[in-house]
Amino acid sequence: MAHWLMKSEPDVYGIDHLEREGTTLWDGIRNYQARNYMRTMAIGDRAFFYHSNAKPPGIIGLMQVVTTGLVDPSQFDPASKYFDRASKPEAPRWDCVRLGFLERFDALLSLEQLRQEFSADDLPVVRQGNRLSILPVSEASAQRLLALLKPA
DNA sequence: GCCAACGTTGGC
DNA sequence: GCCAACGTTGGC
Repeated sequence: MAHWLMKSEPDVYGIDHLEREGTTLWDGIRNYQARNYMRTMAIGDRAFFYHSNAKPPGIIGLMQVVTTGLVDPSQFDPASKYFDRASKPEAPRWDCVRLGFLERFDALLSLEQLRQEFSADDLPVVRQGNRLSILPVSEASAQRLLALLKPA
């Protein structure tokens, strides 16, 4: 079971939305590297929910991969901001996964705290200017994160 | 294939 | 609003 970090803006889709809905299609990914990471996800993988463009930004919850290898429907929807006219139904360019809510942590682990605890090598999200919305988290870093988020 | 221009993400 | 980082596009 691998661990990931996935960003979303709470004003657009935050942990509150996911807790209410139970599961969600993680659509709208339009970056090849992020897409390729999604393609390597397996059912049961866990993902830290990171609130980006928030005050403050940081990790707020935990999710589980429920379904993999789904075609992202928004690429074919002209009304969607994620519409991609170059993508054809017979050869979809973008795909996505379905994620399920696991838990919301008692306190947000802020980016500032993450920078105190981790180097950019251990947790790339702390690197200045990191724009990738999906990042792998090493097993060692995942365990340290869980220890910080769920003190005994 | 190179590179300049441009666009997007996201912290501050 | 500014800026760092970096991906994408298009001319050549």
